[in-house]
Amino acid sequence: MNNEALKTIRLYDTLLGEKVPFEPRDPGKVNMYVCGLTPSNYPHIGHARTAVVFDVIQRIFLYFGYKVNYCSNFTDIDDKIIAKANEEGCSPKDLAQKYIQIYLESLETLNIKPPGCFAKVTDHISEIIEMVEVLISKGFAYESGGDVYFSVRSFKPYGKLSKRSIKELLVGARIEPGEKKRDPLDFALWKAAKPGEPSWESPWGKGRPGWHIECSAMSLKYLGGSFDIHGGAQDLIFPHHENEIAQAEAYSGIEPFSKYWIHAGWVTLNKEKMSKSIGNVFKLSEALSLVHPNVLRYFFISTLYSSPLDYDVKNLHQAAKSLERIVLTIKRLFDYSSSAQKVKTGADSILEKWRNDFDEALADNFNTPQAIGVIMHAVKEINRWIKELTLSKEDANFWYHQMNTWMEILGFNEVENTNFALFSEEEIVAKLKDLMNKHKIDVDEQQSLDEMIKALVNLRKKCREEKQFVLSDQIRNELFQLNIVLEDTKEGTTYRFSEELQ
RNA sequence: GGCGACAUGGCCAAGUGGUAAGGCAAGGGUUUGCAAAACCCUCAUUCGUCGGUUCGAAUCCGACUGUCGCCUCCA
Repeated sequence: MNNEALKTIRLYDTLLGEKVPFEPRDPGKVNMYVCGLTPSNYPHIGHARTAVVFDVIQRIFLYFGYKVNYCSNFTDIDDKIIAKANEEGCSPKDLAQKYIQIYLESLETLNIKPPGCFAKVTDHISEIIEMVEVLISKGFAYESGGDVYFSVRSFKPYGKLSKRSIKELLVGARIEPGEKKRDPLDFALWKAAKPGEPSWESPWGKGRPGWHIECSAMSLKYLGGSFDIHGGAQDLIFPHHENEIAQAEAYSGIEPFSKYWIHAGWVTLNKEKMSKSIGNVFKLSEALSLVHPNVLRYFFISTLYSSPLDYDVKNLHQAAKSLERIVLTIKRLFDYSSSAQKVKTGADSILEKWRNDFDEALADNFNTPQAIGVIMHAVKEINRWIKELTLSKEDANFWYHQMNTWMEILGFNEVENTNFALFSEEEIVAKLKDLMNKHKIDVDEQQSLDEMIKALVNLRKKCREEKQFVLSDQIRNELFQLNIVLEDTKEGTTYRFSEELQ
């Protein structure tokens, strides 16, 4: 895409509750802030989904020719961090740093283009203090015994994002012991330091920022007033984003704080939301021990970003099989070398249509499942062309690159190298050694995995040549038990790891 | 209790007024020594239930049922 004719993207805005055309504040440029996390534990699969969702959204904007200024954050000081640090016997700073590092590594594993800016709360204390001072001076906030609270009732539009009224919020609201609020709905902008807690000097004495204020302060600092997109997972709508709007609009007097609000659906486990209080969290590392990152990404984006997604091993497996179909077709295109026949497919006009369908899908509220549908459609046609030998070498090469391009737009990393093995390499090697011993093949400790498999494939080949099909089929079946699938072609036997459920 | 979201074939999942994409699974066929992969065919007269609006609804309205969520920390 070129910059002259930027694709119009329609997106679902949580605040309006409807799909609207995206019109950036600055032409051709997207200013996007996505709430990151509190680095106090290992990332779970829900964190991963949100990160992948906004990664894809960023990639779609880039694909359509927009410049993207993407900012995210770490809330690296708060009650949970302090509590966890005491638990682990380290400083809150070290604790946050440790989990930030782990999270950043996860992003890399998942092939997520990191946000251009990753703001940390502890680096923005002065901005936060300045914001709180202004809120007090404008009458939206008040100091109370070293704490500072935002007066929710002073901000009339409160509740506009989460669609609730102050009246209904009052039901069930209460003041926790130790809080010095005037009104149960008020929330802390600044918290006075308790003994032993990390703290910063402020006009109200030593203390630290409350939750919510940091995202308003940092997004305004890096993206300015009325930036384009504020995102996060759905559980942040209330109170986090509601409070952000209140603070930011009260502070700056600029409305809207953010032009569009995008929220990612959460990951459920047995249809129930993963939640710290329930304790049913599924770590990202556990999912990645089961499947390749590309499979996890496929699993995430085969559902619309805003829908709930139920994590289930069976569903992961389905994702793997679907992705494998695409990968095998791409590999087939690469290997394809027929005599240079003329194109009989009318591929040009079809390309035009498919590209258009793909683009329209992504432009319509980032509809990745539909875009995948377009790719699947291409997969089917391409396989038929290959079968019917109606593709020239050049065409095969062309489609090979087109398929790869599409997959890259969706953020897959070297999709051809996606590993569908279900066992670790050590496990497979150990089991292959057993097999080789069983079939009286010499095991060389220096042998690679590939060489070991080929040794068994060669034995099977010999059996087949001698028409000993019982034995040759047995070897094939034994390899199949290790998720190694053999395919006999005219050029010989190939193998691949496939996620076949036994 | 208050508020809200969702309910599409065995499973996953698009589609938000014009007559049900796609994937996984399954069955039949081509191919194969047999497989695998691939291709062809089959697989929801129907979109939780009951009403209503409309020439026309999975899509709009109402009621009901079910599931989940928010009102407490959460991506």
